[in-house]
Amino acid sequence: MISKKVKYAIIALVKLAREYNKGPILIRDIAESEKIPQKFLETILSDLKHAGILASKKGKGGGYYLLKSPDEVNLATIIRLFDGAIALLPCVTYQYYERCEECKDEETCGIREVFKEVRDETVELLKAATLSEIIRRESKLEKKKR
Amino acid sequence: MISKKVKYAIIALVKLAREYNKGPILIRDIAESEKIPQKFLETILSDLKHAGILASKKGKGGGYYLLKSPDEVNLATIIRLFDGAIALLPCVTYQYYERCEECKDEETCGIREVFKEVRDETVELLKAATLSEIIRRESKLEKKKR
DNA sequence: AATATAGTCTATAGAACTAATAGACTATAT
DNA sequence: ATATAGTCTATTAGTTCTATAGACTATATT
Repeated sequence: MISKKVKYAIIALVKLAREYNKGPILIRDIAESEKIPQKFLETILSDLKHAGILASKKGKGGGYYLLKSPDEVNLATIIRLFDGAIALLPCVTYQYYERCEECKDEETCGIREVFKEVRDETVELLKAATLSEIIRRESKLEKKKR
Repeated sequence: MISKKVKYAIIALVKLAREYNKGPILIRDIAESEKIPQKFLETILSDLKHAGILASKKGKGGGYYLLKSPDEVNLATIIRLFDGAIALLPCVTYQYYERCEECKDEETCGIREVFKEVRDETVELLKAATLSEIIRRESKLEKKKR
């Protein structure tokens, strides 16, 4: 399971992507419209800013806005930023690699091979899931519903 | 990430699968050969017994052994047993479904659709990963290494 | 310059979960 | 009878997750 932090981050980012190039949006507005605890959202948006994904403006007319374009931001990046590795085993991660203590031979470990495949598939799907792509899917689903 | 419980469970099950139909194996032997804390392993094996995957025999010559055949036991089952849902979002699980409070319309949620695809791919791969399959892969990797 | 607006930073805290251990108890083979 | 081996209940230390409080800093506007 992804953490609430990631879930809130994605929801906020999709919201900001919908308002891309329309100027800064208040934390309060995002919190209210997306039903996210405001104080919690503050730390999340701050993290996204430090990661170079968002930017902010203080004072009247301020708020947060997307620094990167919506098709540059994907879910693999967001999950890694808050929750760390995407893989299900530490010995199968790119960026957070850790050897299993109880492992006899990593090279010939059948368990590892399975989890490597899972990671590859998952990362591929999550990388393809950019903010633009999510919005595109939403419109499609809405059309379908009518 | 899967929990240590799942990791230990898989390792123990693969060990028992290698010794399938060779009679019961001591908790102590599994703990030692696989470097798993014995007391912790006890609770894990007990859970696997209650789930109908293992059986045990008490007294001298006792121990644990596979009740199901190694090609009937797959990693999706084991992960669900100990860690719960495989999906990354509660609104995308089969058995542990929970609606997102902040969700406006589940039917048209683009985020949900992405995570549904991830779940489908993951479950498919994990279901194919039976104990037999893992052992088969190990032999292949060993041959390749030589 | 004053003031309201709005993001920033540091600290903290309760709840839940994880990993592991202790120890008394029960069942079985010989 | 006795040694062997699994069973059950409780507990604990540590960590992570989710969220909140409150003081502080920067900016736009008048």
